[in-house]
Amino acid sequence: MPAVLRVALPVPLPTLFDYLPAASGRADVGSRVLVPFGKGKAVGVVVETNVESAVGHARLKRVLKVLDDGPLLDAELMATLARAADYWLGAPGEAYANALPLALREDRPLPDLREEAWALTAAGQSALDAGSRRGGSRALLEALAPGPVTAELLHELLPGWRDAARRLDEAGLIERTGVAGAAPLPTSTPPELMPEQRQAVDTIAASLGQFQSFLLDGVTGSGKTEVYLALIEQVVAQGKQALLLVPEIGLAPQTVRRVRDRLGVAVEVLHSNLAEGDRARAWLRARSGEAKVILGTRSAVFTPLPHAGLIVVDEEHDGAYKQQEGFRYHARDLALLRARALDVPVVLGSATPSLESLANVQAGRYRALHLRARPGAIRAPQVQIVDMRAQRLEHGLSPALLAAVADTVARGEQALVFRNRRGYAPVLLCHACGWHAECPRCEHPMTLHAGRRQLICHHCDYTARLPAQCPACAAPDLKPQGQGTERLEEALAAQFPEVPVLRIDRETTRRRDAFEQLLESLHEDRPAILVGTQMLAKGHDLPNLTLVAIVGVDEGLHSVDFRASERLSQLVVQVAGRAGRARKPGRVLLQTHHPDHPLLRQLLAQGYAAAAATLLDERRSVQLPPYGHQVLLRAEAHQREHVDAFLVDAAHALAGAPLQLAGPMPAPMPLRAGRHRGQLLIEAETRSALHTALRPWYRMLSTLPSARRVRWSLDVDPVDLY
DNA sequence: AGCACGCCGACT
DNA sequence: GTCGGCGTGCTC
Repeated sequence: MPAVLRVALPVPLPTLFDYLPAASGRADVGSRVLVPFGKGKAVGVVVETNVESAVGHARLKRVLKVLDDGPLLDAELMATLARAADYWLGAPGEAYANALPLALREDRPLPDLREEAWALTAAGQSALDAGSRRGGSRALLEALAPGPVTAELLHELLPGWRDAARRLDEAGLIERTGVAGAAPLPTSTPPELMPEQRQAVDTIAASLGQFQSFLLDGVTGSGKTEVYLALIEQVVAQGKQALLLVPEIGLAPQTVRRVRDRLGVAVEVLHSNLAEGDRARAWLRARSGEAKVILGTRSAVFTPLPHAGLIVVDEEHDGAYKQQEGFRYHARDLALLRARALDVPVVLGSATPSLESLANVQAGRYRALHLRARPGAIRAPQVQIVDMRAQRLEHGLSPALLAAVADTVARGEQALVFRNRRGYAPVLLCHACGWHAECPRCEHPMTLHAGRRQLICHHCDYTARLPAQCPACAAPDLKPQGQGTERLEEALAAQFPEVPVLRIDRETTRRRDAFEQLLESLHEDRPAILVGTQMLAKGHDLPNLTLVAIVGVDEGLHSVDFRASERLSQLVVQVAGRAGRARKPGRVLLQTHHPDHPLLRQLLAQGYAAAAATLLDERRSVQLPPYGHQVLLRAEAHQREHVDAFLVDAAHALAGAPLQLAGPMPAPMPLRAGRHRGQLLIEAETRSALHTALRPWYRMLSTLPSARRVRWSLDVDPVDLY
């Protein structure tokens, strides 16, 4: 009986595929193989050798080619990926595919990692000795005499050397080689650490070489980054690697500069905007151990770390760590899995830790470290509530708020008005007959975008032209209701004609580096008013910003989403943290119709930690994550009936399992590009019940007759991994 | 996910 | 007459 190979292929099916071994070349676990698949070919990863196949040998096809001599994915990554696919109930093939950069999922040799350089051949050496060449060629031969020289250096030494290089290369006198890139020299020195920072560094450093999770809880500007850098410095000094995850690319450039300047080691940056070739090279340099520090977003959690020393997840509460399509993993939790497999400490940092992490601290699974002191000794700004009930509002802005903005710009400082709604107005209403613009696909109210003269459904992206009159009664009396960032921008520009008003949301920052440029212009010491969505909440330094006005958080107080209160609290604290970061004191206003709401009261009076503790208690009492356990079964298809049929089938199939459907089944909703999505919320009282029930059920789902017509996935809410 | 097959509408 | 729309089924 031939030894069969089990291969993971990048397909969203809960199946692995069996193949007969290649005619030549032995494949190990973790090696890539090229296999026939369907009518074409595919690159897969060997997950098992010598397996007993359930498929008849007559039907088994043969591996076409073994692409790697040894494993490309090491044993740790293979094991962690298998665990992750199992934990998040993902298609195993997709999990392995996620780990490999796209450029490495092709039938091509691995890219050369070395820097381009040129060297003399034996023939070249004799030609140099004989002095047989003249001019540029001779100069190039002489330049290469001491040893290989990089192309970069040749550009400086001999401008126009390429012509000579081409001639000498053709004559066989020189050859292209590569040299390892040289590490840059550190250009900045570490600052003196504050006592709390010092203590955090020492505590974590004492765990180097073993697995331990830490929650580094520090307010904005308390110097978390310095703690990371000090730790990474120690790790690198031991010859080990550090992985630093950040929620988004926007934050990476300033961090990467800081890390490079400080450490003077090879730092690789990985994010989704990177060209595939660059991404593959960075990944491979991490695999070779050449890269000492790997800094990246969500997907960088799959980087191989043969000499791992430390993993850091910055802003661990950030939702960007959750992958929303394909293999639905959570990078923060995957980082924990990897740290455990690699036997290294993992540090989760945040000013507003997720309730999951706080629960893990309470359970004794994470050690909490606190940073309170703000270096530079500027006190965190106090948040003041502006009661907007019975106030005369100017486009949704209260007199108190406008007065504060006026004061700020009069002092030559900058103000930020934060509103979590894009567009001009969330509703367009006919004042004559009560008609309002509704999306024909989802029956959601459509948002008015005045600049584009369009109505856009923020739910499914359906767009329509802005009607000049009411489509129902033909009255020319259409009134925008409510305020989006676009309308606030207009209102503020009208109120403060002499001050530049900048709007920052998805619409104005579409263009690459438009965001960077906008922020750059704000570094100048001039008055300005910013209007923006949560893009502005993330850790950008705005030294001249002294007033933050938060408008319209009221929706978040009454949302049905059980995470809404948590996110609202984090948002308020993070946005407030933008005020008064440098030498000037900051002021924060929160405008609301519910000044007595208990969450707001507690958040403002006692701070995030107290509010989070209350929210956590509430979740515990009603068994919501991180205490109860939930899975969302999502189905998507072009036809609404297909989504319905699948969900009904799934609900029937579920009837025998030790799980409950939570609540009635909502009707499938239209989605962008004319697709419909429906979902089923499944709950269990314990995690083990959920998982033991779901694993076999997951395979069964794919066998349902209706499963073929929809794209479905299970969204496992990150709970705990113990 | 890709990809092929297959069955009905509007064009050279 | 065929090009091509997407609905359906399959991949060791």
